[in-house]
Amino acid sequence: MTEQPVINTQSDPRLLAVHDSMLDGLGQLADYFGFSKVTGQVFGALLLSPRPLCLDDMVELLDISKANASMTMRALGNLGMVREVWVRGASGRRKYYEAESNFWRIITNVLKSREMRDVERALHVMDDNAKKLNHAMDELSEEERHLATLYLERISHMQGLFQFAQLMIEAILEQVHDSPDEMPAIPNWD
Amino acid sequence: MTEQPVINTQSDPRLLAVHDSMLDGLGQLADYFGFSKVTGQVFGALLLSPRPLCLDDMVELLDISKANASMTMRALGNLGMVREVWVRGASGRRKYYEAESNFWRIITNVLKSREMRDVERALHVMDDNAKKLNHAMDELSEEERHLATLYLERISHMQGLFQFAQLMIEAILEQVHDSPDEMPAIPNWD
DNA sequence: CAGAACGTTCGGAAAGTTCTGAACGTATAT
DNA sequence: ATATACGTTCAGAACTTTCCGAACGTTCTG
Repeated sequence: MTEQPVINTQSDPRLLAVHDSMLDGLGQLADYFGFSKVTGQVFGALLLSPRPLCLDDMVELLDISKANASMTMRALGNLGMVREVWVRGASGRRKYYEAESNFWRIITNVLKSREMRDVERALHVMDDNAKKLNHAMDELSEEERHLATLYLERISHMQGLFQFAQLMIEAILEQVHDSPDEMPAIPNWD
Repeated sequence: MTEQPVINTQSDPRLLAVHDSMLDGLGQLADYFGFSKVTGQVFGALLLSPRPLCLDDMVELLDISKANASMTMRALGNLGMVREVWVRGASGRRKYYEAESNFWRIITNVLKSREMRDVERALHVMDDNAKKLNHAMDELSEEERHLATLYLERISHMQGLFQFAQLMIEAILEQVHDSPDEMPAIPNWD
């Protein structure tokens, strides 16, 4: 079967330049957010493609191995950043993907699955340690009791920070949740 | 000169456990945020220390090389997460550090110097590319014009996302700025 | 049923990051 | 002045992450 053109070395160099610039930017961004660079590039390729892409498309487009493409797609899938789509006429079991176009859903997924969990874990650790300190307090020497008190102070200080972070994340999630299809409103904190 | 005790193998094992657990948690957190693990550990050590620490203290406390300690301190200094303090009686040019205890200032620094800049750079790239596309539009073939139009659509869609991120960061900064010494209020987005 | 078409997994290669020990420079103390 | 104490820099060691090619298993096609 014949395939629609995506973009290739025959395309207008200006289009190509924009295409590559976007993929590069998304690559750096992904890197910055703790994903691999190709993760961002693949997402970009899907985003700028007029049709769904299969693994071999990405191999050709980004000059990566099929193994890499496969692993990356799974990662993106788990993040809810791409979806598998069915393409009519596409033979057999070839999988085609497109970028999840609802960015707000992506934000929700990522914030929920990553940032939220980490903040919660941190809070749990601090809570745990504070409990342990309070428990041990009576049995400590004078000097150690001073140290323990200092720890409690600093830990509780830090807990404030993380509770704040938690509130921020929750607020953003709520905000995004309320306007799932368009640009959320400007926040007003008062 | 004699030094105040910080914490060591002679200390109560429960104190030691809490100390190490906190450092471990901060290490992971730092890692997650794109800093090295020791960056977080060093900050933790300062945070839980009853007195300012010098490089050699950290070498002993964290079992790292002095070179590593030196580099890490500079990094933390640039982030505004530690400050150099003068210690009376401390010989000559030995440098002592303590953790910046105003976490809200730290947030401000990090958000401003990192997240903000990246979001702005991303927006700039997209803006740039959109301009290029509009410029080239007339001279493209029919088919390429379709592609360019698709690009413009998707890019503008993505710009919405980043503008949102920018607004969030600004809102958080403002929020923190208004309450520099305590827990900021719970946000209300309506 | 044989062969091609695909996606996935795995061991190890390549690239990138973090850490160290040694050399160095400069300030302090004797 | 000389020696010591201290922080910094640098080349490469150690470790981590990312990536690839090859082998494999499964589904389709003829």
